[in-house]
Amino acid sequence: MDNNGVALWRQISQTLASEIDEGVLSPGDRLPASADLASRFGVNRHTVLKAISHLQGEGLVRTERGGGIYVEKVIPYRMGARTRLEENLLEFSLAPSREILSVLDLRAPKKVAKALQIEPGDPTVLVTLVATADEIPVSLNQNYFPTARLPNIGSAFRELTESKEQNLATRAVLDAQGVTDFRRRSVRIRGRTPTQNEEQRLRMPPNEWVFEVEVTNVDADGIPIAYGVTSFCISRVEFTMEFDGE
Amino acid sequence: MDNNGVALWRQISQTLASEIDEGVLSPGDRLPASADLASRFGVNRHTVLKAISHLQGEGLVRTERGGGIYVEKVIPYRMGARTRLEENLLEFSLAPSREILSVLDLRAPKKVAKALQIEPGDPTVLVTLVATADEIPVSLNQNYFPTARLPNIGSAFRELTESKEQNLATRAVLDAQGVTDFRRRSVRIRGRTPTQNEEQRLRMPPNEWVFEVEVTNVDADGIPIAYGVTSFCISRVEFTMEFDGE
DNA sequence: TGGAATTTGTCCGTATGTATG
DNA sequence: CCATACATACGGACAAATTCC
Repeated sequence: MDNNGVALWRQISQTLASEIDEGVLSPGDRLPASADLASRFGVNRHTVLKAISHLQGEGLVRTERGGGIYVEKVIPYRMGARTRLEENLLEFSLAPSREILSVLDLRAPKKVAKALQIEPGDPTVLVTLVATADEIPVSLNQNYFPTARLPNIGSAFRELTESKEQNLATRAVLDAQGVTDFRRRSVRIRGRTPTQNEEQRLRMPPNEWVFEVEVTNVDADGIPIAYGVTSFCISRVEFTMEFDGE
Repeated sequence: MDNNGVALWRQISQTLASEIDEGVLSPGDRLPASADLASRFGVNRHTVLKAISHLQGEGLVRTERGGGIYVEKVIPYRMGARTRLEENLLEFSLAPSREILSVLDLRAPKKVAKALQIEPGDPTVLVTLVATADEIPVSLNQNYFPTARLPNIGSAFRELTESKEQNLATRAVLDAQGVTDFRRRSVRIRGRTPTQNEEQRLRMPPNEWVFEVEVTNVDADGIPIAYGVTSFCISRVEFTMEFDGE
């Protein structure tokens, strides 16, 4: 069964992991079919599948039903007051795109009202969208905007829904609404299991978790203009922060 | 079976979640036994278990086999250049403690050498410890120190291993080594499945994930003095960042 | 110290409602 | 209308771990 106390599937897993680490296999590359890997290592296909499943747990590869096994692109998401998702993706030379799923007029729930510094029940616009990089869904975003502060935000997003040009959406829409500058005030990151909706929208395996990132954006005067909760498929992204000065 | 298209277990789950949210049930509280909850809601115990299992997925409760069901304490971990884990825990009025598992002399692997700005193979000291809050393990920490920069760091930690006083360990040890001030230079957060070792050390359910946080600490002159990888049980902690000024 | 009681986790099975083709 | 699959809900029994006396 095992050569030296290490199970076969683990040896295979380590071999593939080091090949990814050394660059023999690059992000986005497609691995040989599991049957071919089995013959390469001289083991049963089930043993290869176990190794692959382990690599998937480590976030190194992603399997697509009927499609193949791919080396994961882990997107480094720089956290700062002014970083935007699209800019992060572009810098990593990925093709970003967004699809607006819905634009709803909604009365603010307690949590949203507190973040936006308005009264519970005040009118808000809830925009739900999916962000994608190189055809792979990365995040599911729910953003609340206060209607009183941004009266035309709803129709602006609804117009955008019709057109094909949905890139750099949030920034452009806010710009058109007269908000030329905005930044993050606070960020909260936690982990949880995905909802059924998230599993479908993000096309993620059922046992994988999500990063839930809660962000409040404020304009140049420090007045809240957006409160959003974004779910990231946990294996497709990592967060980085740099602390230059004090 | 269902009242209005919403499953019974989901209704129960939402009821309990709102009771936690409203403070009827406080962090650390023990819930009634599943059998009692079943009779309260007038359902089978299995239905309650499904609701509880869902709440556990959301990180709201934690179950202990034979022990009971407890409302989770999610520790808000403030991310900044100078925040320390112990200070976060104390501020949240938890009793922090650490247990040093091992102190090893090790030649620096490539990744560690790069972070510490030394040559691969240079001597380092690897300190492995578990941080605990209110008896619940929170994180498993692996910290590399460059021996050349901190010649006595190994023996300092080894002495500490014998004694019972292991609180505020890292700061005190570095202070004794002449490093009076240090701060974080960079942080990287990702998610992955736990290793077997982590499952045991952190006493976490097998299907739960971990936050892997990679931190490089530098002294007042910007010279790296520690490179560490910490695994947090994902449901027991959340990360927050505040961006005050620019 | 030790054993009984308590409590969660999991297995067996049965029945029903829902969605799909 | 039927066949199939799946989620929901219930009931009983026991294992495993903790608490209590």
